[in-house]
Amino acid sequence: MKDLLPVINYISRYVDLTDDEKNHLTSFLKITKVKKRQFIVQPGFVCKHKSYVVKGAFRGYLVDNNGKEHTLSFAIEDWWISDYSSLIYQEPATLFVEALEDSVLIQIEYEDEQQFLKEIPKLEKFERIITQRSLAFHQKRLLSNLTKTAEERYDEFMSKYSAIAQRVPQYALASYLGFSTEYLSKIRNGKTSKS
Amino acid sequence: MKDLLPVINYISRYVDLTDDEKNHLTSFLKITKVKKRQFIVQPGFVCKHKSYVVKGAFRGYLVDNNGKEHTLSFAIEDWWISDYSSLIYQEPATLFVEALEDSVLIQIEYEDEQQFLKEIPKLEKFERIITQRSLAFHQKRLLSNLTKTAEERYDEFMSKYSAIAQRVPQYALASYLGFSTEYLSKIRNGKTSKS
DNA sequence: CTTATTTCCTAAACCAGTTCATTTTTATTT
DNA sequence: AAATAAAAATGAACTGGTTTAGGAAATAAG
Repeated sequence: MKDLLPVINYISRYVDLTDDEKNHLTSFLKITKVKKRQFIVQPGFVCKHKSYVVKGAFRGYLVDNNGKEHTLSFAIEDWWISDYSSLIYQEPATLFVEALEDSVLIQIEYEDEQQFLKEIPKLEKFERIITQRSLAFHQKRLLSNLTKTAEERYDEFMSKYSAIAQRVPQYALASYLGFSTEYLSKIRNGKTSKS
Repeated sequence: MKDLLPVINYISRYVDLTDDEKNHLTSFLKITKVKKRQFIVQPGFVCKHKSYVVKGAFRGYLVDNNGKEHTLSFAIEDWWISDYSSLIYQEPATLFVEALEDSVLIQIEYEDEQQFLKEIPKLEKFERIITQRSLAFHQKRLLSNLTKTAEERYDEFMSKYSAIAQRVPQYALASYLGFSTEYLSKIRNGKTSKS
């Protein structure tokens, strides 16, 4: 299936797969199309797959006791998204994962992945490496939240991920960076800068 | 070496190792003793090992441009610590990792680990699993910082990690939870509670 | 056991970012 | 194209947490 190639190519950046391995792996992948505003993960339901974004944009977020939304992650083309905690422990999710645009995904089911990790040990290495990188990323983000002001975090995000910033609603960006939409508005319109 | 058994036992919680594998692995482990206030990682130097705490307590922290300290992680007995980002990318560290007490460590060198990951593929699975769990932990912490007040984060930490709270200085705990020591003092002495 | 250093506490002034309330703009639907 | 809903802007009042500055305890060192 040509449509499933992007995931094979993604994995091939980290480990070398034989043609047989590629074919075997491909048999487990599924293409899914979702419409804007549709959820692929919802609180209370166990997250059954990880999703690679072929086309579109997604947002993973938590709704707190006061009804406020807090964005944990975004994903656009060539990124993965899921409720990671729900997926690895196979526990009910706490996050919503919602399509911000009409999108196309390639999905891997949890059980299938457990199976081919046994069959193709090379994929353990792939999993280890991308998980390590994701962990390093999250540690940096934690430190960034601890050390930087709202405006500094905004500037940092804009310089690193302007492609994402341009595609997601402003309230989603604010809730990712950890402040209110009103404050983001102020930052954007220069009410806080010193010249 | 009997002293190195704790790490073998730790790994054996996640994967089954043969006696040969255990022996081979043991040959790469090194015991290190460090005194209180000693650093095992410093900014500017590439982090060359991950450390398992046999005895003692550690703290990993960043010093920002204003000289303020921000704690990323603690480690007591049966935990691991390092500058993870520096370790996996073999880049200069940004963190200090400092002993809070006289301590004993079992260390694994970066190159040695790369080698035995090739020799014993089972260890890839071990690495994957603990990295996944650490990632899930950091995601939860990130969400906790986004959704909860200082006092709620304090209460949460005390109920989950009172063993750590009792052993680390208060300024270290405050800087982990993301607020000032003065505010921690207020929380502890009930100046903020509603009755 | 005495001195120095590090850690912890207290309180008032302050500020980065929130909340609330309303308006304007931009998308989406009919 | 009009109607409706969703997203962004604006400003004034407010608050959770910081800063500054000091003193009191506790630890470590001579």
